[in-house]
Amino acid sequence: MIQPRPRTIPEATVARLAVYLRVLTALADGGRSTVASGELAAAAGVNPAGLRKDLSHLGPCGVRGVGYEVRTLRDRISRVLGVERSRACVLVGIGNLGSALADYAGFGSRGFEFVGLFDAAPARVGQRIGGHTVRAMDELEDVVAATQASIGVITTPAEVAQPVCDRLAAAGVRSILNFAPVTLAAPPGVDVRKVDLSVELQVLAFLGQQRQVLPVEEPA
Amino acid sequence: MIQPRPRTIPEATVARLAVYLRVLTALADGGRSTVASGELAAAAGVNPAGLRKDLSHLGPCGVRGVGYEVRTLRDRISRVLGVERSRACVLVGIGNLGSALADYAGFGSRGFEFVGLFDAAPARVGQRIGGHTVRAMDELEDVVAATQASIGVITTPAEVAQPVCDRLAAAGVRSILNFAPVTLAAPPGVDVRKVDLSVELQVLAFLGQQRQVLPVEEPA
DNA sequence: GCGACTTTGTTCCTGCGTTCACAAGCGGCT
DNA sequence: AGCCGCTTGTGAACGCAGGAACAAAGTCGC
Repeated sequence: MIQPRPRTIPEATVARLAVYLRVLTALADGGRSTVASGELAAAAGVNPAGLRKDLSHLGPCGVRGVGYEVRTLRDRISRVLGVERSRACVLVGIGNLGSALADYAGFGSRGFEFVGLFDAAPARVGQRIGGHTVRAMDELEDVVAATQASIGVITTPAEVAQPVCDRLAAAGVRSILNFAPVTLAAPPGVDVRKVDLSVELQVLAFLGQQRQVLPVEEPA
Repeated sequence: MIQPRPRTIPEATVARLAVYLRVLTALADGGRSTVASGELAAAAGVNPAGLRKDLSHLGPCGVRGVGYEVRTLRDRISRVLGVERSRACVLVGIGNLGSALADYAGFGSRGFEFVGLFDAAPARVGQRIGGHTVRAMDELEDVVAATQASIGVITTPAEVAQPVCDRLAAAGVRSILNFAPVTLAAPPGVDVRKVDLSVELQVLAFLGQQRQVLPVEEPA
């Protein structure tokens, strides 16, 4: 009875909860009131039993024989994921990818707000992208301190990603999303999550090539 | 002796092999001749034992007491991942993200070549991005057939991602990388891999929030 | 030539994630 | 009111990935 709901939610489950949240939001906007695990799982592309187990980490939130109430479940997941309050993010490296992220509407609607865009190239400083003005790197520490930004996104070239990471961590950023194709080292207490687009493509290519060798994987 | 090297390589291992390949390429460019598993693992951010296990899927390729020959290992991984021959890719949806990907130099150096950029907006058709010209959606099937493109990348809005996926699959594309925030359904024989930037940010935010509740996780 | 050191490749084991299957509970119908 | 069908939530088993420890093997120094 000390911890009826253990605080630890598996990372894989958290990732899927974010997907469920998007589907539920779409259902709610469509006027849907309840949904069963089977339908929700199909829309999210997962196994129904796994979905129920994921949701069980939030405590009982469904009605047997009926399903889940769409808006209630949506709000519950929002609260657990912490989407309720907006989170301040800074973005370093306003190249093509950085500009795309700064201008991506999907972040704002999920509680992420960019409070600072930074680039080392003087030519880029002053440009307006996605409603914000690109600032010089000098201002990085001040903006992080003033806005209490807890999340940093790195879209710089690989060569400067590590020093940028160091500066972000030193300035007080606790979570970093890295798009540069290097493995970053961060001090303890700072989470680094990496997204490597080339790796995704290479895995995809390998699976396709492998499937070409083993024509079909479903006998009988 | 039927299969001294079982054809199946775990997907997680494939993803790491791509990372090793990048590190090895950098080492080779730096003139390095051999490298030990410990150093390579540190550069890739993984456990040395795990790295050796990953490499064991390729058969013995190191020298005990010395380490791995950089160029030999690089070439071996390249061959396994199929980076040797260039792969034709088409990209649908030339918005901010699509433009960034089309212009990203990291793909070309890893054996991926965009042979067609497509967008539904007439205003975008004809623009030149990353050395290619944006084409109208009408030409999609013809280009896929002519270039034998096996990989498709979707960076369209969520609403049109599914029909685009259907058209790509029907045209003969076997592997699809989806950046739209929806779960795509594809016919059997077509692999779909999803990259959801919002989900990455939400997982990062949740981990940060969770760490705030449980201050430290390392006693003693 | 021989011993000792270094590093690989493998094996065992632990823990996690996923899936299947079933009991419990709730609404609707008669 | 009682029964039936539907759906949730959970317990158990399976498979897989990750980590540590150990034996084999090759090189360097003497």
